[in-house]
Amino acid sequence: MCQVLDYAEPGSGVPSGILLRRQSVMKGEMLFGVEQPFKAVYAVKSGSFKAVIADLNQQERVVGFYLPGDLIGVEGMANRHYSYSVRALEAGSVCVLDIGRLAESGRSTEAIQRALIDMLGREVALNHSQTASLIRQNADQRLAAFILALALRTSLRGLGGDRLYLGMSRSDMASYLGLARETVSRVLTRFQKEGLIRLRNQSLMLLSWEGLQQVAASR
Amino acid sequence: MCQVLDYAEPGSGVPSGILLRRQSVMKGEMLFGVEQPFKAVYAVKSGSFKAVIADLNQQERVVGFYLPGDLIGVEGMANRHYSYSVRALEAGSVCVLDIGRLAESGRSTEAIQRALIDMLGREVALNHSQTASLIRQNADQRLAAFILALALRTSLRGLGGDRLYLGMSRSDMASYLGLARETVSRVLTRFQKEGLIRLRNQSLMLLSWEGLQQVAASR
DNA sequence: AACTTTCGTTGATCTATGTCAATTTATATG
DNA sequence: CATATAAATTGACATAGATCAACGAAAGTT
Repeated sequence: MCQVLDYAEPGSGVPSGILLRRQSVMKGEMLFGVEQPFKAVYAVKSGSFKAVIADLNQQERVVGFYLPGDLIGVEGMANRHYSYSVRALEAGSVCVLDIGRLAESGRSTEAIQRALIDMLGREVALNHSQTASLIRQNADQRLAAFILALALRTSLRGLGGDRLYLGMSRSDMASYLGLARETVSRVLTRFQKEGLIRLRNQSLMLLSWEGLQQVAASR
Repeated sequence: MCQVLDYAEPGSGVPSGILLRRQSVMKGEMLFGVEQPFKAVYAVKSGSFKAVIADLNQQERVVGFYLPGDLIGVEGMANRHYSYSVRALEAGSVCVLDIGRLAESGRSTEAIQRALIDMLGREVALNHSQTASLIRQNADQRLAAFILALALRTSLRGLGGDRLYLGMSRSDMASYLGLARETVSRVLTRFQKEGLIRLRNQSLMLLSWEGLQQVAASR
């Protein structure tokens, strides 16, 4: 999850026969719910989204974030239903790739399948390394790595990588990183005091890419 | 990872053109190394295996275990290279599905691709839930869930699910669960005192399936 | 069998981070 | 704009689990 994925513009590489349509979403709107039957894959055009699941105690747990350029719901295609819910963090828009029926009928083309395999494979590989790192890293490392990953993703999209907008709340970050929201708050303010970042509300400015990398690597 | 997967016996569903061969492995032997080019998928016939990656500090980190019936290396197919190393925990044997060249040439059949997509999709979905749970659970919950998962997997394979053999060391478990090996030791001995399990060396006997489930759910 | 090395257990500390609580700041609503 | 609600910050405190250390038990090696 949370992976940088290129997606096809209408006409560029996506096999014909797939319904492509634009859709606007409001803040807080749900793209799809967990266990819902798979209908479509979504390419984020603008805004940001979070993927959540409910844990054993019905607590909402954030399992990923999506930024412009990311594909949402890919793994639903394999399972026939989505394995988490996705909610918009702010107003935005997505491009709906309506390939549900195609996949169900088994008539998907080679090209789609190959693309799917690639995407899923990358996600599996990424997940392994993420799980492995999250579980053993302390709060500083997790947050530094998180910020760097966000910055990298937005910079890959062309937007200046130094200034980035966190659509998500501290609670969402905390949930995703497996920390208490108070801890997230404390670490971020400390990072600011140490001159690593500048933070006001939802806008984060990267002051020391290198410093953050050092923190992420060892502390 | 660590997932229960059915795999094809020669002739049953696996498209022709795939090389199938049996291979024995010694304890500690490496099936393949991380970054090595993808050559084959392995179906575990007997024995057990661990998947490891090296973290930033060159520390070995266990990211999964494989039991008889599991498929190893699937996600390597998508990436052209394996994303972790796999090592045998004990003597055993695997069935080698030599589909590397097929995948490279792009001539893979629909059937293989569909199977791959299914497997990868399940792995992605599983990984999300595992990551989410591991990160927020305490040592007791992690170990109870781990034991239950192991028992479930072995029982699905027909072997009596109550007695199970842990091929891996406490350190391997600890690494996989994100704990110190001392903590694993302490929790396991406590579980034993509480009558949940009986443990001697590598053999574990499940005394209270229900009790473990309670621990896994909340404590 | 004697030796060496690895693995597991147990105890004593220490520390990172969770929890509880109070306050401030932001966001939404009438 | 005023008020209500939610989010973020900050402090004080509690605790799960890491770390350090010592010892005992397996298991591999000569």
